[in-house]
Amino acid sequence: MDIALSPYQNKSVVESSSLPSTDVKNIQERPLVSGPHLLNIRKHKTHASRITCSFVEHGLHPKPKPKPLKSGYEVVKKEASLEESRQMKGSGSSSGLCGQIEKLVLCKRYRDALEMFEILESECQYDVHVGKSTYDALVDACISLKSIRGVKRVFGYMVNSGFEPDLYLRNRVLLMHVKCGMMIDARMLFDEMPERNLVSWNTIMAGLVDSGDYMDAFRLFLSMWEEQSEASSRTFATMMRASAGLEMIFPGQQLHACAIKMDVSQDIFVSCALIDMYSKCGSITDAQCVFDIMPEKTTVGWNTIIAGYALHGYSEEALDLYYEMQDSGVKMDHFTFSMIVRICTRLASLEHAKQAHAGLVRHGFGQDIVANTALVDFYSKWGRLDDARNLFEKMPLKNVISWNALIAGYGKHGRGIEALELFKRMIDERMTPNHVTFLAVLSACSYSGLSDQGWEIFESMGTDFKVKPRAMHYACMIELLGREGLLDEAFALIRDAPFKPTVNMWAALLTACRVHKNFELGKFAAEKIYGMEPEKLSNYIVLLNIYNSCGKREEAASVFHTLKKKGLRMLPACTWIDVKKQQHMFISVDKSKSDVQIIKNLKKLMLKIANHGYVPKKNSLLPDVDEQEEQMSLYHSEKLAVSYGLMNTTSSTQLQLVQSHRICADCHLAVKLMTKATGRVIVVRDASRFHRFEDGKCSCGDYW
DNA sequence: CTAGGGTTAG
Repeated sequence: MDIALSPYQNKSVVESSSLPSTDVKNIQERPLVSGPHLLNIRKHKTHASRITCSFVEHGLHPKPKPKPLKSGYEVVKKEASLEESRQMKGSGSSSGLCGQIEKLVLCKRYRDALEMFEILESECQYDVHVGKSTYDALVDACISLKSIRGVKRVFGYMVNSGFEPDLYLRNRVLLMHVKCGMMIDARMLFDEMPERNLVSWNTIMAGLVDSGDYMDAFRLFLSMWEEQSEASSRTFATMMRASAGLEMIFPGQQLHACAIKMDVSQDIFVSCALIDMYSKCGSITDAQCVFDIMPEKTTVGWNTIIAGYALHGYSEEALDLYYEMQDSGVKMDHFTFSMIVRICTRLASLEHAKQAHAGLVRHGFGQDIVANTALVDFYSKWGRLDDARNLFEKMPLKNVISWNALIAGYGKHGRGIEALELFKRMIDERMTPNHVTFLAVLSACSYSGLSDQGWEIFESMGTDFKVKPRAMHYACMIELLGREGLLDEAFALIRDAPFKPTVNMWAALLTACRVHKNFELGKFAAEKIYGMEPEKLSNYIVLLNIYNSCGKREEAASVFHTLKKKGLRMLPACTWIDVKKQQHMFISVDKSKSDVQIIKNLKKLMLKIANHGYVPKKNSLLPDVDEQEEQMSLYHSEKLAVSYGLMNTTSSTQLQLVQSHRICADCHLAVKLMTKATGRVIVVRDASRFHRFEDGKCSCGDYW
């Protein structure tokens, strides 16, 4: 394949919005507010520097793979002589059995079909002649059931009875292995095929992509290209997924160019794969281009572009597209609703989420496990644990992810006992926990101060559950120790970890140092983090503040200098809140432009909480934000947002805030007391965790 | 002649 020009000019990714200069703005046109600094949006890697030339130079040489690895498959084929098996045409009932199997498959009774096949297999030692149409049906049965056992038996029978499948059936058998995830066997089958066509290639490549072996898929694609220079729209759809999986835009662009040359780029599947590839490779503008020129915008097309925007953190745009999709009259499916719920989770938008929930039920996807899990996640993240629980209990099917979402919800909101109870119930119901489950359980223990239980589980996870503790689990345990002020022990855990400590682990230690005011160790941790993530703005700020706090002027100056040199600029802290289905954004700068009403209301609130014992809190000695903000903390975006929210909602409404930065100590105290004074519930998602404020208390236990 | 492809949740 030649190096081709990019089919589109490689425009820069949608620019992040410049923030409006007024403090308060009712956002009619939704700005690009949810940038990557907000929630833990997956950050796409820039491979641009590494990808400069053609496939071959990237080690993607077409390499024929030799070696059958496993016995049983290279085998016997020839041993059972053909004539022998042919003449045993099996006593009349055989054709009856085969016919029945085919009929069962037609009625989608795959289990029964396989059972009947096993009867046939066990009763007559490969005597019965099983024909092509029966094998064809059995392939369907195995694929639908993903039955590895079935695949082995069906294929075994074929080999042992000496049946010689034609190309069509070989492709089907190959597919059967691929779909059941038996890639080693599939690869062997493919390598040993006496003859192959495009279908064979496409099948094996799709299998490799499914199992994440993107490089192998590319190698195969290249050997195919060399061998017969052939490809179809299906090939491109598959290989586009490989590029997406590798997050490498360059091969994707070349494939796109090829697809255009071969006039298949407008194919509906290729278009969708292209949209997905471009967005996963970091170019949402290219994805949008492909979407715009799609001849027919299908449900999947819409879903894919919406997912693309959401992936980049452009949640508002994604939501807008969803409403456009609604207007366009295209059918929405369970993919659509699942994504929208997830987007609402990031936007903290209860109203939109409720609508999506309703739409889900109305459109008949009320049973869908993915969408329901997304809803459980939504409700539990935003502190509506009863809603989450009810929905969860009504789900006809639950998987690990559903359990994890609910457990994490209880944990995040400081209800560790219930989280542990759920975990126990999960085990009782024979659901196998995975590493995410333990993350949820351990952080629940940490948040609720259940340190004994936490340790017990941490130690049992490797032995009893065969889940090896990862860095994040260590980070949880460091936080657990940190809460108790056991800084040396926390540090020891980092030092003795069986792998290289990660940023998260150091960050947990740093938090502990900040809360317990241990500068020396804090400085050490901050320097480590700074060294590991030199591009991240917040790390400079933290380090700067630490140096200032312990009087290390020179070091502080040097950090400041680097900061300037790199041209990193501080963004103003902002908070978003949903009021009456509208998103509002507040920024902590420029008090002169603040809305008078909001400030007046805020001052009233501050007086009110003074009666509840509010004393302005100096931000801790190692704050995240610049010192100069200290006297301005009345105008912090979170206070403005709360004030606005309280003014404009009824007294039973729960407020939900999202903010770009970690909540400051003064705001934390103020909001706590405001919930006491007003009887409201306020949930804040800050840069590091959730805070559920109710009746003068916060679920974080004043540790964050 | 038949077969192979695209998008969701923690």
